[in-house]
Amino acid sequence: MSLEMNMKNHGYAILRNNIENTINLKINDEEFHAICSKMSPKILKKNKLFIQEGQYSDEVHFITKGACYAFDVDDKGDKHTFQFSIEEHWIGDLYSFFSGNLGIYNAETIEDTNFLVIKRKDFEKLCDDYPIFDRFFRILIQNAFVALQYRLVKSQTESAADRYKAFLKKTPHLLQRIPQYLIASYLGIKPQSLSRIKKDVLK
Amino acid sequence: MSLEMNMKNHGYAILRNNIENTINLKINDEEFHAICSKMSPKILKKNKLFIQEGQYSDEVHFITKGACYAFDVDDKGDKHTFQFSIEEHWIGDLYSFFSGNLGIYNAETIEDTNFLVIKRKDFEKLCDDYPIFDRFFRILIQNAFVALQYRLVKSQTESAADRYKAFLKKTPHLLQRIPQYLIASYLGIKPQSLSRIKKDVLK
DNA sequence: GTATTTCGTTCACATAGGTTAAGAAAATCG
DNA sequence: CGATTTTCTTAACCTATGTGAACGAAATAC
Repeated sequence: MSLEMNMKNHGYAILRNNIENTINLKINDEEFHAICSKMSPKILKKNKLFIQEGQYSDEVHFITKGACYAFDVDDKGDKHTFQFSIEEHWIGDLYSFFSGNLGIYNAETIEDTNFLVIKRKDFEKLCDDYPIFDRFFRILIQNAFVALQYRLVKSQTESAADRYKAFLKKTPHLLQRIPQYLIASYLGIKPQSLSRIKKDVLK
Repeated sequence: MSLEMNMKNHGYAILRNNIENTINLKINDEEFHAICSKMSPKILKKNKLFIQEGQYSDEVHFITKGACYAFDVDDKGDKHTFQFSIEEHWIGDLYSFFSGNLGIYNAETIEDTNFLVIKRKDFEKLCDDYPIFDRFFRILIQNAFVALQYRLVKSQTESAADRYKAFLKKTPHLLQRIPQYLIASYLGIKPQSLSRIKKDVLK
């Protein structure tokens, strides 16, 4: 199947939007083709583990449809979710991806999910050949950094109940798509505690 | 004072090292002069608040000597430290810096501190004119992102005692320079709790 | 160098969230 | 569709950390 054919499906247009919205600038067709030629489609069913701790993670995933979550497993075997990602967002074990070391995180689909993935080598080549992608990934990760820092601060300053209310307010659409026990895990509490909190919030 | 004079003092050489180590590449003199011409020295005594919540924060600081910390103040007036920065590191309210909105964080010196600061406008101009700085800031913030994500995960999976031990192991040099109550705040606990933990760790 | 403020420690008590267990509700499977 | 598994809720009890207060030690100011 030709690249042209490929681009009709698989959500390459969504990718172009994501890039242009992020850098607040149109990219030209050469640049667009350059990145498309390096990103391959991947389709996974619900509940598939696609990033695994202890394995090299040399690609990052752009979601064109579906939902997934990234998590860490602690010594007791408990999962701790630190990211939800849906269409038009990126997900990966960036520690492994950028450092080249063995991965430390896991990620799994929550729904049937379509991705476009890029390998580290291709990512680096792309940035070398087209500075616009250094720009794009700089801004992408700047935004991610700012959001993450905000979460870290709030996880230290707010009660679990307040974090839950903030989650409801900020991402109500995720409530429909994500099981409660993962939301609890994302908030840093146990499912039983989230149940308790929800009961209190109603009062 | 000429730029040449300026560069002899104020730690511009430290900045060049920081850039070259980060991108793993030498920059040429033109590029170096370009960034130097946009970064101004700033010198502050100990215990000076230099970033303030509610004010626009349109510059980021590179530390050439000294130490500072960034913090949030919660509804009860309690400070929550989320970053320590010493020489050869950057500090700023990146939320305000990148978004142009009013700042949400604070930062204060812990020691007499020397900075080089760059304004957002100059930062943007620099990245437009020299793609190498898109590259530099991309990698700088990539590294910061990965470290921050690790901290977020650990803050959810580890006990305060384990976080303290990890802090000791990873940054023993900070123990000498930073008061205990700030370390407690960084670990997400109260000074009294850190005292208790230290006593237990000895056993 | 003394006075004053800030910092670190200890303790007794309070509380948010964890733990364990059980049952109800919902989703998935055959 | 009914059977099975997974998810959500409730409740009783437990534990890590917070709270408030007191005191000595250290740092800072005068």
